[in-house]
Amino acid sequence: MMIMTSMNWTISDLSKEFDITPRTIRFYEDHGILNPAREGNKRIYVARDRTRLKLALRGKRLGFTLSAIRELVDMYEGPRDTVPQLKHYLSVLENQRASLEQQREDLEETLAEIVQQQRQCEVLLKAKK
Amino acid sequence: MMIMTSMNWTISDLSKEFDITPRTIRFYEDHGILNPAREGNKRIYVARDRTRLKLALRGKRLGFTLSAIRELVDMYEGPRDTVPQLKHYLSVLENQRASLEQQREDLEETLAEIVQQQRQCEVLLKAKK
DNA sequence: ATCATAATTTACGTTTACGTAAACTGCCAC
DNA sequence: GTGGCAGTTTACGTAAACGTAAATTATGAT
Repeated sequence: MMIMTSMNWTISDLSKEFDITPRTIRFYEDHGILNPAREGNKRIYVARDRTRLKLALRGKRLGFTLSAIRELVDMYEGPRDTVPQLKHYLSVLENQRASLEQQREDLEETLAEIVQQQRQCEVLLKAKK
Repeated sequence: MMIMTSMNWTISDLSKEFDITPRTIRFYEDHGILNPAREGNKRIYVARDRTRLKLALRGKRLGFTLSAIRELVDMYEGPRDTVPQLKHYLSVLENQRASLEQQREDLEETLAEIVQQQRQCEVLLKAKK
């Protein structure tokens, strides 16, 4: 019984889907974010790679550095067998969460200001007519 | 009647308050984000400069580039006298808003995943005890 | 077999956002 | 008047995140 999760992608498949260059994808591999299999010397990407790439790009849009992204995606899959490992993972998660919520505050302040400016503009525009 | 808005800051005041180096503040000046007055050859920052710096740092935390930040803070104060200027400003604002809301989606997805991982961890931890 | 197309490695180039060192000025304390 | 700071300019250095060019290899189509 063949399952869909065995689907494969080539480097240009991914570069088109996510609108990045192959260079970028290979660069991410150089930095341990991706680890595609090889078929001959060509890279073959499976669902896991695609997921990691997706996570990486989302991280980038949030302003994360590549090494931070690497830690993150590694941890998402890493071993959490022992209690110390679990506790360490929990503390890293908590730091991440705090930083992201700071970012969310920044975001919402900025958004609020933008909306306010939009309103002012529209008031001014109506006055000009 | 003296008003508080006439308050001044030195470069090290600001660098301490916002926990950045003077070098960074001067760098922002080189790129038109700040424009402090001079008293002799020393830089004097007034409330407007402080506000711009605050906006700039918030922009940085959101991952904006310095030139993007400059455009933003400039626009916040720029002239919006004519109808074309107003319309242009409105369209820029709308682009900003769209991009920020994309970012908010990313943020909330990531936060949700982190919280979920935290819960899983805590379940595992309790099982280990 | 050949030709185009996609992929590969290697390596140097580029931009952004500062860091860092050097050499100078102004001012206050002693 | 001489330290000793805080501030200044000038200039070169650097890390991150790719871009880009060159030379090579593999694959599918004709």
